[in-house]
Amino acid sequence: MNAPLSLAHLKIACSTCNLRELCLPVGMTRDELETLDQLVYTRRRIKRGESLFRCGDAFQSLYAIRSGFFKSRVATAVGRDQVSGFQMAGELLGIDGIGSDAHHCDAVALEDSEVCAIPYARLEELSRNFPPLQHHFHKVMSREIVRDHGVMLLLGSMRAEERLAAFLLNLSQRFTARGFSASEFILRMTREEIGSYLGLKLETVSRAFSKFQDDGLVSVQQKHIRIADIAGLKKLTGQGAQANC
Amino acid sequence: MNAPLSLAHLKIACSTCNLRELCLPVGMTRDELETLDQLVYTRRRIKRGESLFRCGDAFQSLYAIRSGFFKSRVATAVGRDQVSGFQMAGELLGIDGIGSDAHHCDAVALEDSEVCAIPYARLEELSRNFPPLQHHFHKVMSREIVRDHGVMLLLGSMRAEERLAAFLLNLSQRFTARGFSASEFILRMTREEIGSYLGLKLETVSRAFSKFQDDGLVSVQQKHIRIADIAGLKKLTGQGAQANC
DNA sequence: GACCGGTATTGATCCACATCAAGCGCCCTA
DNA sequence: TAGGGCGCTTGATGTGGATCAATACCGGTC
Repeated sequence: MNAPLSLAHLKIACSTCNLRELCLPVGMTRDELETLDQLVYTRRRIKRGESLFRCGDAFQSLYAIRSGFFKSRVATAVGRDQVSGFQMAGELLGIDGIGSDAHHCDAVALEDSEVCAIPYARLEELSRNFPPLQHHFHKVMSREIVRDHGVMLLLGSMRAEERLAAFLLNLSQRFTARGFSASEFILRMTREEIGSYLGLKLETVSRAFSKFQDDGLVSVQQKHIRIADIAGLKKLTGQGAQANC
Repeated sequence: MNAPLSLAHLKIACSTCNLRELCLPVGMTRDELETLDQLVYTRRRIKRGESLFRCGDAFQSLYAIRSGFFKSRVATAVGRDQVSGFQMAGELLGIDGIGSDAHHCDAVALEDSEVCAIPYARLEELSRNFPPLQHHFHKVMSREIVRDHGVMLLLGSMRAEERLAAFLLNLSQRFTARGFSASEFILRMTREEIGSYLGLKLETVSRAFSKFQDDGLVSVQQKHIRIADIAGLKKLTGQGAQANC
């Protein structure tokens, strides 16, 4: 385990990456983008089931997902663990490591994936000379905090079906932002992983899916999901999966 | 409500603040501290029950708590809301606002409090010229994310008594860091606020307190808490309130 | 010192979800 | 194409915490 993963020095450039509207380069001009090209110079492929990093690993880099799908998993001593998030293309992994120079969660690929490694020291350096990058990076971290608060709200005050509805709507919205269908997609994670993320048991997740199907909200065939009634799902969550003010 | 709060231009200096070992200046040299003094030039007093900022307010500043005690509260449309954290002296409020230039939670004083306002634009500017500040600020944000993951773990997988034990241990540890007793303190929040934070009802919190008292772990008199058996509480949480790896 | 509203405790009952258990279906590999 | 295993579904039963309700306590005010 923990075998070194394939490491490639490829021609890499944020300026030509088709994820630049989702990733760190968001909102930057063409000139600014060329500055960013200095930031990333390694890509790494992670096979399904392998870890990008593990809890306790020394923190060196952030990782921008170029393709694929990850879960993050936190754990305590006694073997209790929990999925703390699912990450898809354009999202950043590893921020948890900055605070103590070591990672505080595992990042596991749920399908064959590719990431851009962003040496963290380089990011700090570059962002000192490049305010748009600095500002955007701060925004990314702040949004992560807001997102976590949303999950805390979900875990602390929603019932099982509300949680699953909020989860599906969140996925739908993120797929949409990536140009995929809002209503039809393949789940990359198991019922157990969904349950872990939502604070539920896999049986409860499965039952909630069946209930949604009976109610005509979604059609479910294993990992294939088709949302038939987005408005209905939204109503279930009380319109408020995300904190809104 | 929302009346303008007392605003004072006082002589303010991080370099002479007795919270400098807990707050943004952590780990800086004397010279570096004097640079930081440029950052903060207003203090603000908040009376118990008043808000420092509210969900939706424009984001301008971060706030370092000089004295007092706050809760942060997130809300959804339908009147569902939840305490997302309790903050004490030396901790930073308002980070949630960076991502969208508006605050995503309310910050409410649980006792008469005083904060240092840190204009955010100034912080970005100063941190560009002052790497230790930049790095430390990133650490603060990263640790907030790690902390939130710990709360998610608590909400998703711990039972009522485990949650309360973890909560008490966390408070105890933070009081200790501030030079107060680890085993004896006054709760600033109600049972309902504790319950909201922990995803429990106030009755459940009350019952758990009574159970701890019966078991000789703590003695409870309303808001006055004395922890009699820290090790016992730790054992309850499985040693692992915090993710550890 | 008596009153009053917000806060806390405690008991009785209920219910959403966990747990236990059985069987099925899909995918992977040989 | 057959077999095996993992993931999923579904049913029966158990339980931790929610809910409903009554009472007690404390801090503030007159």
